[in-house]
Amino acid sequence: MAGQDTGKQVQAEATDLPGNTKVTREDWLHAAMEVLISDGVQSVKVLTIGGRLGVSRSSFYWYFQSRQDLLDQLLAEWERTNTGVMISHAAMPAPTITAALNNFFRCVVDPKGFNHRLDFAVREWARRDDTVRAALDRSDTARQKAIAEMFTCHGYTPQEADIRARVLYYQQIGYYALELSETLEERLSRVAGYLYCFTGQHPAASEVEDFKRIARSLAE
Amino acid sequence: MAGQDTGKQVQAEATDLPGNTKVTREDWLHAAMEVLISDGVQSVKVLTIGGRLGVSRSSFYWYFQSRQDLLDQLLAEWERTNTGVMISHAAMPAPTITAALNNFFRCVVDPKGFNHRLDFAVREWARRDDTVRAALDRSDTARQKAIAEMFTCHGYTPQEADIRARVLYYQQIGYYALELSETLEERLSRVAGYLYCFTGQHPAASEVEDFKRIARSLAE
DNA sequence: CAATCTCTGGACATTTCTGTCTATACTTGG
DNA sequence: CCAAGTATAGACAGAAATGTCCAGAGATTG
Repeated sequence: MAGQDTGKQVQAEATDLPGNTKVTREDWLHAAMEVLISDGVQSVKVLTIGGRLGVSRSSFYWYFQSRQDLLDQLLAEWERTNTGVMISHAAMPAPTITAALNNFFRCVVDPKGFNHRLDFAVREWARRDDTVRAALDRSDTARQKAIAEMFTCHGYTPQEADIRARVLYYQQIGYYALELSETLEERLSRVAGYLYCFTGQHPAASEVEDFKRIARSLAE
Repeated sequence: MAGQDTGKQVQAEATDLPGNTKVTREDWLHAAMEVLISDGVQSVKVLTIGGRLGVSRSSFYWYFQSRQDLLDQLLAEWERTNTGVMISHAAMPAPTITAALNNFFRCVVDPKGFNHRLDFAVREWARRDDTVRAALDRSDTARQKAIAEMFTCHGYTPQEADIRARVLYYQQIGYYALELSETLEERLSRVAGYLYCFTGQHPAASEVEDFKRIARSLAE
């Protein structure tokens, strides 16, 4: 799993592109994103990605000004997607705080929702780049604020909402920082307990079951 | 802060070493650890560290077999220190669960205790190295188990202790993953709220004050 | 069909690493 | 004081990256 470059050439042969074109700008971006997620920024290298696409580096310099240009695009893509998904899920209307939390959890469990591997690749990147650091701080603040509002909407005082938002958001980030090799069922077995700790209230059994059902369907 | 190599030569001129020696094996290890913490494994380079110590790479190959040899030492050092500190603090005897949590928090607040920057450098490293991944999994399991025992010792059921240990440990890791630029006082202002969320019980005012006092003294 | 526009390949120059080898300076022990 | 051992410098070879330049292949268009 760790950095195995089998030199696999994954060019999209099927989609016949116009002219002499072998790969598109989007192919480069997509391949670079995959490397960023699995191996980190320091491994996002023009030579390596070109090899993976089965195309020479000249193609890259046609579509992008420099490696830094590519990295800027990747950061923008992260900012556009990951933070947006989490905030919209936290803001979904719900009858109870437990139902609201279920909405929130759905985006972190859904493989097509919040991409935690990308999030950590960006966090690592931010430790060595001040521009990335600033963007990440903005996102973290916005996400945490959205979660706090979720609690205040269900009757928590601003002070308690702030604390509970911190406990919940930090806990989710921490969970993914550990990269546990847990099955979905193991994780789901703890849902009722988590909901109790996060809200301070015992959740209704029906709400817990609803969430388990949705989580299983999202995982396919 | 990010990767500024001013070529600062920090050799220990004062301690006159025996013979022709300019730097020791420990100097290399210490400088390498600093680079690992601030810039990650991929930046632990013989040439760079040699420059920082003001000595040629030949010195390195006198003390170490290879770069990998050095990395093995760094991992062993992390395993020996970081996990040990956290487990011993979780196991400290305490009259109440709040007091026990205060003991635990002390090791993560103390700059000489748990080194969270090192911990994240190792987490990042683990994503690209299976040996490191295995060592990290062992440590995470051991730490979490120690925290769960802290809860069971104060009357929580094994099930609830397991959940609360997960919420607490993941939350701490998540807190440091964010690398917030928070002052100690901001952080301490939330201690009472955190203790309530983590234990499900309102802490005594005296215990909260005790902890604040100790935390301030640890920060010097 | 010829000109043009797009995209790609391959050659160069440069930088930054790793690891090896040899010479040599500097202590210490006999 | 001379020999032996220790630690270091510097030269060399080779790998891996970035970025530049130029020639040319292939469609498209007038």
